[in-house]
Order: sequence, then structure tokens, then C-alpha cells
Amino acid sequence: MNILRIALDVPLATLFDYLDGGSAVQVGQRVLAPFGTRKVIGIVIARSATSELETSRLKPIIRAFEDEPPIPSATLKLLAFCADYYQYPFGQALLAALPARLREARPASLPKHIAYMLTETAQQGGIELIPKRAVLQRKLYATLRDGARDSIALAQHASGWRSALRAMQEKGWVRETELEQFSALGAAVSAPPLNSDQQQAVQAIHDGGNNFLVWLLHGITGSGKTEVYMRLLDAMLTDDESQALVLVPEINLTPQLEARFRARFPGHSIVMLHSQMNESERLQGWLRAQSGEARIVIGTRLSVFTPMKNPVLVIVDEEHDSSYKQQDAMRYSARDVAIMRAKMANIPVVLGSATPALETWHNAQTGRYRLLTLSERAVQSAALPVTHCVDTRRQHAQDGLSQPLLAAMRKRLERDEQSLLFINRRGYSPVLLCGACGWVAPCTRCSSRLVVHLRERKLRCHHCGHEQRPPLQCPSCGNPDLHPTGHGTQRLEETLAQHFPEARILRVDRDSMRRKGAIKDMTTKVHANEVDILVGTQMLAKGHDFPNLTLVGVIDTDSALFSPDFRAAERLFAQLLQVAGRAGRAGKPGEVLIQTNFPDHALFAALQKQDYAQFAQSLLEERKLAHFPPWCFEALLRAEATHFAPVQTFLDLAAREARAIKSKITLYDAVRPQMERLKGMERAQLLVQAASRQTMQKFLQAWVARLRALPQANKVRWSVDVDPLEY
DNA sequence: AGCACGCCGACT
DNA sequence: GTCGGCGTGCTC
Repeated sequence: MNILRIALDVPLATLFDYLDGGSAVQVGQRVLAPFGTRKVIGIVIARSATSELETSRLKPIIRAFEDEPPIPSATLKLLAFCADYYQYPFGQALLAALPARLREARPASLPKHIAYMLTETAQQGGIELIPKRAVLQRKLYATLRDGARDSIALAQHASGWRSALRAMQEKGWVRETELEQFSALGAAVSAPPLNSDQQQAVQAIHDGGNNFLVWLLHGITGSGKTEVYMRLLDAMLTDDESQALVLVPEINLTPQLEARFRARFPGHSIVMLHSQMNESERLQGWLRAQSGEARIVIGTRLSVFTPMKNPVLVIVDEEHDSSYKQQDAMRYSARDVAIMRAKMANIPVVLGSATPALETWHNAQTGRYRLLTLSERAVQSAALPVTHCVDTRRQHAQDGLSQPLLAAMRKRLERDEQSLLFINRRGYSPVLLCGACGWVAPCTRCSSRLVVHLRERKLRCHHCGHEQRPPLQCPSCGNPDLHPTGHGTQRLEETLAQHFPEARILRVDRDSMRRKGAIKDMTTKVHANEVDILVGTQMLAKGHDFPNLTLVGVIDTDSALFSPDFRAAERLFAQLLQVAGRAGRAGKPGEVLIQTNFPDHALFAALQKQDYAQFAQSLLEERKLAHFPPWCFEALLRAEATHFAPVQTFLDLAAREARAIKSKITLYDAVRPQMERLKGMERAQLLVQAASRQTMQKFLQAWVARLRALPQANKVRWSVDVDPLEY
């Protein structure tokens, strides 16, 4: 058994065989191996006595990292499953999941716990040693008087502790010491009482036992989902070994969330894993989770692959959030991988959301998932805002602003309260709209809207590729005045300044918030009442709590209401529900004004009542008629190249290969995505639908094998997106 | 993906 | 004469 089967970071779906060179390296451990002219890091996947290649052609590995803990087989199996499901080379999937430090050729070891303690001198001298004005040092002294503390504990007691501590070290008052293991620090803050909904949810999940079950925790904003998660952790992390994985969307992973968990579980080692951490922190977190020391792992998308010794629970917060879907390399959905992980480990998984993804809701309706509802508000001060539509067919919106909205904003200015204008710019493509009757040009083959292509004077379906000339008059009412609709948000800020020259206006979007700390500055300003009007995109929808904000205006909903992307309405509902939650907290009643040409749309009726279930039901019926997910399964073959011709050739051949496979799939024509050209690349894509996951998987397996064999496949960059969210 | 090999155009 | 353009093909 001296042959090693090794996974390498190369775009080939094979393992590579090497001689072990006498090393006792185990499955899951790292090796450095010669590969062509290079030296690369690989992971041992299996040991074997034989190879398909002649043994004389095998090279021995250069070195093995035998002292490192092996990646557990459960993690390898999960990644192998994902590589298979998402049609991605296993070695690349595996190596990409590791912290970057483990892709480098130097050994990694479990970090020591450095703690700080007072020296003899400091203890005998007492706190009077430290000058009164060195407030931070005195604070640290008081903390360390009770015993040694590590950096995490110190950070909790005093922000900016590092320089103060260094000063104390230089004076000889503090020295470093090494702890054997993580030790409990401080007392837990007590848990607030649960309302009956929360109690029932905790009870139900706890009673569900330790085996695989998917729970959907459906709770409106402010219903206390996080408290339910923490109670579950409390209840399920009982023995010394058990661990839990908590996934959160990119934006939700805030210092506040971390502080909340640490305060609640001071006796447990908690590890945070997200993209803003530096590489050594990331490696530390990974190793602590792998060793079993970390009891709670809180992280974003990629942390779904973090190895754990004894996981007992997986939580996916805001499971509908699109940041769970990776949009390059292996295009996995961390929510779906989390469910698969729970299934493989035979443990429960909890999905939490106020507006679940329609796929998730569907599974809860059919009984595949268990539904738990939190309908009471846990925070009593959080009152439901009043939602109204402004009918922009009657109240014309000049430069995007209608009179009722302007009047409402003026009222807030007079009362010294704040307003938020929400711009929904995402997924924007112009549709052809009749201003008289509200007719929107539909696709004849899909239940989607046609997109206006002004330059070519054409209407096109981005889903199936259907094209037609724009009609000269409205087929519904005969009105000849049809126009593309859905633009004009750029000048909004200027227009506002004209209307309210005295108001302090702050724009919040990705551009203005790019600078580090910009978001924190923004929230401080809003809390200090230094802003009257906030103008922003979906960045503003989440998380922030502004007590003096009493009006939310939504500028343009119609482009999303009738977007060619069939998921746009679902996203709009989630966003609007979230922005509505920004208005009127802490006692002051909030108001939400939505400008729309279609105030009778079912979405607004459901929004006014905060009735997700009703809206989801109507969307599900629509999707069933149109044969869209979740009533079918999809995969997208994307291709791009500097010129369009090879892209077209490749997709034509790919379509031919697809038809040659005897599978019950629906193949659509190749279409250009909304961004036809991106970063100098001409793009196009091919959509495939199947009635079941198995059918799709079987088809993709055969298809991708044939695609790899096509010589034309090397002329383009192509990838498969299984369960795509964006087209 | 890298990286080497290889076979044709403008340079010291 | 050779430096270097990127097409082709291989990596256990």
C-alpha cells in the first residue's frame, strides 16, 4: 500500500498517484509533490497497492506533513459530493475550501492560547501603580486581577486594549502565559424570557432529537430568531465534545453579533470565519474547529466546509440570502450544502428567515421540511409600520418623486425625524409598458417579460431567447404610447437637494460605502441625528436600527415587479419587508410609502398585512404554471470568450451533445445574459431543465464528460451552474 | 490552471 | 542570427 492517491489544485477531475517514499502519511493529510516542473500541495485521498499507471512512471512525494491533523473523512466526503453535484474538479473544490495557509508548503500547528497575567510587582503594587488618567490600563488591571485573560476576553472588556497592554508589559506589570486549553472567562449574561412562539420552536426542535431533520424557522423581523438559535445551542451543546455550525450572510456577520454570542457563551470557545479575517486568524479558526476545541463556529458561505469533530447542529440564518450562493469557481449554495452536511452527519439543521426562498417554502409546504412560525414580536417596542402605495399613474412622479412622498418627507423634516429613500436598482432591465392600461410585453414561450433592446429595436426574452419587434400600439387597449420603463434614479439625489435645500442628505450605496469604516461612520451620523434624508440601495435594508427614522419611501418597484428575472418579485418582497422594518422602531410609528403604477398587485396587499405565506402561495402557483423552479430543476452552461464566434460554436455543439443524450430534459436556445459583454468577454448561456434532481444529475454527468472531450471547449471559458439564481 | 515546447515575425 | 508572440498539449 505504498501508492498515494492525491487531490491537487488542477482543473482535472482525477486524482494523481504518487509513491509514498516510505512516509506513513495518512488519508486527509497534506503532502508536497512534484507536478510537471512545479511543486504543489496536495491532499491524500486514499492509499493503494496498485495504480492504473505503470509504477515506474510514478514519482515519490517530496515531503509529507505527518504531524498535522488529517482532514476528517466526513469533510472529504462532503466536498466530493459537492464536486460531483456542481460539476467541479474535486481537487480544486477541496483545496479552495482550505485556508490559504494550508495551500502553502509550510507546516501548520494548532495555535497556543496566549493569555496575559499581572506580574508579582503589579500585584503587590496595587492599582495605585497606574496613573489615574491611564483609564484603559486601570480597566485592564481590574480585569486581570481576577486571573489570566486571553485577547478575546480583553477585547470584550476594553476596546483598543492592545496598546495599553503593551505599555503595561513594558513597565513590567503584565506578562504572557500559555494556557493548556481554552478556559471559561467570565459569567454568561442571562437569557431573556421566551415568548410562547419561541418556546414552542425550541421545544419542537429539541424534541425532534439528534437525527437529520430540516426545520424552517419562519419569523418576521424582530420575532427573536437569534434568541431561538442561542437557546438551541444552549440545549444541544451539552456534552464536552459537541459542536455547532452557524452560517450567516456576509452582511450579518457583525462585531455586534459576535459580542452577543460571546457574552452568552463565555464558557465555549467560539470561532468566527469570514472573508475579512487575515489568513493566520482563518487558519487558527479552522484548526480549532477541526480539533474539536471550538464549540461554536460562526461563519459565512465558505465556512460550511469547516471540519468539525462532533457536530450536532447546523443553523443557517437568513437562508434566502443570495450571498449563500457562490457566483464563481464552484457555484455552490452554502444553504444546500449545509443541508447535505446535516444529512450526512445525521443531525438537525435549522433554516431561519422572515422571507424564505420559494424553494425552501415549497419544501416546508410539502412536508419535506418542518415549519415553525414565530408570529409574535419579541421586542415589544417594534411596532408594525403602516404601508401605503402611491399610485404613480395618478400622482405623476417627477424625476422619481411623487407629491405625496415629497409631502411626507417635508413633514418629517418639520418634526426633526428622518426619512429613508430606498432605490431598488438590482435586476433592472427595461420592459415595454403601456402607460394607459398597465400592459407589459410578455414572452409567448415563458411567463417572463420581454426586455427592451433599444439599439436593435427588439424585444427579447432572456430566459428562452425568443425575439420580436416592439408592437406599434398596445395589444390590450390600442394606446400607441408605449415606452420602456424603469430608469432615472441617478438624478434623485440632485432632485432632492432642489426640493429640500436645507436638508442634510446622505447617499448610501456600494460606491459611497467602499471606504473601510464608512458604514460605521454612517450609522453614527444617523444615530446622532446629523442626517435628515438617507438615499440608498439594498445595503440599507438590513440590520441597522435607526430609532428616529419614521418614513421609508420606495422609489421604483415596477422594474422588479415586472422584471424578466422570475425571482425578482420574491426578492422585492423580501427587501420591502426588510426596509419596512427600518421604519418606526422605539415607539415612534413608522410609515412606508411605495410608488408604483400597479398598487393592486398582490405583492403590496401581502406586504401591507406582512403576509408572506399568502404571497408565497401566489408565486408558487405562478411558477407551477410556467414550469419554473421549484417545480423543476435547472442548470446553466455558461461560456465566454473575447470574440462571440467561438462561444456560439461551443454552445451549438454543446446543444447537439445534449440532444444526443437520452435524458428527459428540456433544452433551451443559447441566449445572451443581461450583461452580454463583461470585462471584455462575450458571454452566452444555455439553460437546461429537468423534472427531478436525479434526472438532472445523470444528464449533467454525461453532458460534461462529452463537453470536456470537445476540442472547441478549449477555445472558450465555460462553467456549469447547477441550481442557478442569476441568468 | 501553470508551464514547456514549438514554430514564425521584428530586433541588437 | 535570436527574442518573444501565444497556439498546443501534458501534468501521477
